[in-house]
Amino acid sequence: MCNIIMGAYATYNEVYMKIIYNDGTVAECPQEEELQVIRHTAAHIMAQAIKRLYPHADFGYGPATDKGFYYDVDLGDTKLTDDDLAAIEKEMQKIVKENLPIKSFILPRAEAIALMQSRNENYKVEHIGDLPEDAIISFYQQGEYIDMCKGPHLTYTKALKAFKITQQSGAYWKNDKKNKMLTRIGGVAFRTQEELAAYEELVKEAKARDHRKIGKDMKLFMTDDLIGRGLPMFLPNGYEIWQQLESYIKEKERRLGYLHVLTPCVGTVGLYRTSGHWDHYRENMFPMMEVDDEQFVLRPMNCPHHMMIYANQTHSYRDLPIRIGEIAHDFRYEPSGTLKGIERGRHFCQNDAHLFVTPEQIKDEVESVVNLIFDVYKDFGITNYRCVLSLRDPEDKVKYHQDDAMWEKAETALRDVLTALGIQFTEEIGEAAFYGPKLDVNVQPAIGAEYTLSTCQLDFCLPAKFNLTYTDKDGSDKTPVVLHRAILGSLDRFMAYLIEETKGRFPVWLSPLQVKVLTLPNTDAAFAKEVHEKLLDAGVRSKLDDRNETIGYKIREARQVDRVPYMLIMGAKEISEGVLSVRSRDTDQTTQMTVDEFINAITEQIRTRA
RNA sequence: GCUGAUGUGGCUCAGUCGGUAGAGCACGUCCUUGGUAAGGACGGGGUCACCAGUUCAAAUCUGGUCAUCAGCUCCA
Repeated sequence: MCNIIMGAYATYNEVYMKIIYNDGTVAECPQEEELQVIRHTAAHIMAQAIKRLYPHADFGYGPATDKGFYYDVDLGDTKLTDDDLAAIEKEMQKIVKENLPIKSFILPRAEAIALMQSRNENYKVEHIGDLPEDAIISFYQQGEYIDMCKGPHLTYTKALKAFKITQQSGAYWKNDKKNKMLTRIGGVAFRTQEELAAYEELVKEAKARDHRKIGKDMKLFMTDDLIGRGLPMFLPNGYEIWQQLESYIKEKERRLGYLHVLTPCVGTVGLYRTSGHWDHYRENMFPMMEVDDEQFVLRPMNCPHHMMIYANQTHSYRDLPIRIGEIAHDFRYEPSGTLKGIERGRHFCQNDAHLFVTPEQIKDEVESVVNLIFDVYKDFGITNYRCVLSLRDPEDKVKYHQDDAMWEKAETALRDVLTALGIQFTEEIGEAAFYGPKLDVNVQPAIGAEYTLSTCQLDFCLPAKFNLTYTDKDGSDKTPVVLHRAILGSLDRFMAYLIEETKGRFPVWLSPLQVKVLTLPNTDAAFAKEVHEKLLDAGVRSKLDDRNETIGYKIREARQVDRVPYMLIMGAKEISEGVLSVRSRDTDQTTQMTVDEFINAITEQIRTRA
């Protein structure tokens, strides 16, 4: 194993540093598998501890994960408290201390089943049934504990040096909600205590970065039970950012020929029957409501509205592409357990657009969308993302619109453009929208699972359902192709992303407050007020803090709560010299400049969105 | 939606065996007249998420509801 462990175990027999494979051979652990082996062994040791404390425990799967490990276990009616988890962790430490040798052996299928049955491991027996006939069924044993497992593992329990149980939750057997829910007990494990401590520090930092926490601190948004679950409200500070983002993206889109519209947040059920959403996604929409003789739903997406705008008049091939954009309010009935601040709510605002194009224009338009995505990412300094080409699962006859030729054409078109542009992407089967394949650009939040920021979807399906046409050169009616795309995704989610990336220290152009003018106590505030008003006149979001408080106090608040990019310190010296002392949030340095110099500098920063 | 945990002033949290509710920050008034990350005193502020139940008595015990968090599942 690695050098760190070598050092830490210098007094132990070198055999601790080796791993044992399922055929019984003992060898050095390849560096890249080291953590995997440690964590998998941690799962076994935890299972052993659980079995000692809860002899009726029946184990499912217990793998290593990218941070640690877990084991799914059926404990019957037993519920675990935090104290119980602590007790399990304590028992694990005991097992580690016992320094049990870990040994592997192989059994023929019948004997393997018999062994697991004799130990009341019913899920393992079922697992054996799932294995191919010629599978080698191997076991690992430490002390009284035997687990069916393909390994490899550490050779002694004492080699597990740094671990911690972190959570319990429910998880379905084989991840299928038709199956019984087991208790998933999870933890983290590392090579050394130092690495574990470093990881815990990272977790702490991630929590401090969580947009829900910063959003509350900076008064960006709020929620209230009386408003409803999953319905955050943007406060003045948050709405300032929201408006800046809206102007920013609309400007970009206007230059690319987008036309912006405003459409209502409800539509008739008939609209969604036509689009097919009613059949496919009704259960994810707010329930239908009836007014007079009409049936409505809150809209979960905007494609049908934009389709109707296209259909409002006839179109020639000369008009295409037509690009219809909207910052559109949508409502989705998201499962309660998935709601997360402004990252995922039941109401959100999409930076949506639908591009109506001829088949010949697909390539150029997809290219333009992809370029826009990465142009925007450049502006925001977004570099840590993952591109996914989401394809249909041809076997899934229920979810996807049935038209093999259409899918073939759409998927090939999208793939070709991405390849031609040199975009790195992975392909995922079964991730497409029901009407077409898509490019998703995914990012990782401070806490929780990856989500999609931007998307570009190719649709040969909905235009036909809405009977959309354009007149081609030869005078015949043709069906346009539609590109659905969202660059900032939803403004809500994009803001969540920005909050976590910047830790609330937004670039100047986005900062809710750009300048705070701070007077020293007992100083004439006239000059400060004059500068503050000049800033307001120049379009700068400035606030005057002339309270009778110490300068240290005011600076602390401006830094920690407002996270304001620039502080102007106003004392007797500044008044008498007519000069500004500008303190920067980023450098904590104070520099002297004239009022005009400062206003020119900051307005230039804002204008260029530096 | 599922499993588990949690819910106490605006925020972060204490509250032991069931006996009239606490701190720090924030806020207000006053003192301090000050130069770059916590000067001081006093004060206001809570239906202990909500609804029932047990009890002489419930923040505390029981049941239910709602919400939040972690994970699972889902995400047009």
